[in-house]
Amino acid sequence: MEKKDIRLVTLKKNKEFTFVYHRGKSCAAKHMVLIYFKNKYGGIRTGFSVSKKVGKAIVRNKIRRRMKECMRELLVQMVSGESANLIFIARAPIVEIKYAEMRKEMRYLLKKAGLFTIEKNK
RNA sequence: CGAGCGGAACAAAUGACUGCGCCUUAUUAUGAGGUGAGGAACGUCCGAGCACCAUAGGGCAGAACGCCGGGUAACGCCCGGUGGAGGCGACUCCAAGGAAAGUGCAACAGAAAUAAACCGCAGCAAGGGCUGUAAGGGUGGAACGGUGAGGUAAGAGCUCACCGAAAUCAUUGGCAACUUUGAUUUCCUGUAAACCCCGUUCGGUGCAAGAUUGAUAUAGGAGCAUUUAAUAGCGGCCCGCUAAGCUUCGUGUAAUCGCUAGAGCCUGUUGGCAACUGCAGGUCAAGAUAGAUGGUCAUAUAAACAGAACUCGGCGUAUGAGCCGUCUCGAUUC
RNA sequence: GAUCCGCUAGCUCAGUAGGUAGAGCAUUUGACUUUUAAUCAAAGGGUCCGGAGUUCGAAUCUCCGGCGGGUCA
Repeated sequence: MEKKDIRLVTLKKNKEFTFVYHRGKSCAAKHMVLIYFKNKYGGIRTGFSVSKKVGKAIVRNKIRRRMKECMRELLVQMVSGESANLIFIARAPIVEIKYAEMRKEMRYLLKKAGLFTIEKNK
């Protein structure tokens, strides 16, 4: 089947983050911001950033886990050929919203960035 | 029934699908099985283990602690007592050595704040004044203890009686702090959570400690020295010890170990008022490294505070619903 | 992980051996001016981050918290 390479690969090094921050393009929504940098190889790699403004340790942890889960679900439906580095940055009001809304918004952001197409999935 | 006081314990569970870390196993990129945050993981306020620096040395400085006895690996923690403070009470709280080693401070008020004399009282002089006095007045948180009598020129622990306080000695009880009673002496402001004195304790740095392996570089700038100086270990200072090149800026900084079985937890029991402890039996797979527990449901309903990063013992703080007691006070009824 | 500092009027800050809490700006009122600004004069405004303790008395000393910020690796 095509369900082969859908493991979530995360950005780890501080260098990688700063690189994307400097070179990448951004698009924003109410509850989060996406910064993306398209490259030739390496597949889709994602980083998540939740600052201290959002909440205490346990709150930040929960939000990051939810965002990871969202990405995992969306990764299946995405264009397979593309490869890019993404960073999702959580904003303060993200604490209020539910999981479904979060996924909706994430899909909107990816579509905006041109990494997500519904036609392909159909 | 109302208002309190004290105490202990819990911190959702199970199942399904789907994901993540680690371990085991089969087989070679996946499958199967197991397992996976807290009572505070938090704050980082103390005490240790462990590691390295001289297996930690001498002195000064500095810091912490401070009733007594016990517990503990240790503690600034805990338990039991003593004394004091608060509460009708159950009970709670207390950094609780020394003010008679010395220094400082005590605003305003008041004559005067640690030393005395403003008004007053008495004697002498008699216009101011000099001497004695600490009864009375007023101020203040505090004015050489309080009341009464004697005494005196007027007064005063000057003397006596009673009361109060402190110290010393003896004595009752207690391991002790302390306490009971008696005698003697004294009556002295408070503050040490002001400096300080006395006693006790403390070497420094912290798992990013440190060890091993490998790679890269031994590029470059600056400083000091080559023989008793400087620098570093040693980050308060001096002595002392060690090192033959060292320090600093800059660049670069991977993997493995350390890394989880420990002063562990539970049950019974010995000793003890208790903290705790001896013995016996049982039991214990979180170990990540941008950092693992999420998502969707079901069980009527899931809710508080909150997320491990070397590990323990305390303390402090946050917080949900309920429970217990020969407990206390008040009201009512029998 | 370790360590240090701050919190005082609406804002920015003073306030040391503990004794009535102050300055500048801002605000309000009045004067000057045709009016405003500037200037001058006056006034109001403080649980001294919170709670305990020591003391006759605490912004100040001690302890325990809260919030904010810095430094080192």
